[in-house]
Amino acid sequence: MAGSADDSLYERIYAAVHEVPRGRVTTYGTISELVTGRPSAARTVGWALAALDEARHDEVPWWRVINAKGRISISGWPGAAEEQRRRCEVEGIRFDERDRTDLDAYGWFG
DNA sequence: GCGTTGACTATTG
DNA sequence: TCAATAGCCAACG
Repeated sequence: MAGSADDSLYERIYAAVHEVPRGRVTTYGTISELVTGRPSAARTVGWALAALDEARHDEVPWWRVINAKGRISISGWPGAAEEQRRRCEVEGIRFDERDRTDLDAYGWFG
């Protein structure tokens, strides 16, 4: 139903991220394409996740969203990158010596 | 309505 | 592989 706040770009992004299964990771471009229909709006996805509230941080699996290089690229909250890596490891995601994940193995595509 | 900023991506060297 | 540059989209003042 149109007119609801759930139709906001924010909610759409949060819903798309919530669709990512546990133990899997996705890229900003994938979420962008699922929400806006354009992989070029990946920056908008990162901006939306940066606007996540404390409550959303515990509800939306933002830690499963990484860049296309399979690497964490966070600059919103100090220590977020470290926390994201820790949460991913808890779900079974392994990071190499370069803090990179294998999108070919953990990558998720809608 | 314009310019700036940002948790991006692809290309080039 | 890393660094720098260009392109892209949405929100903010």
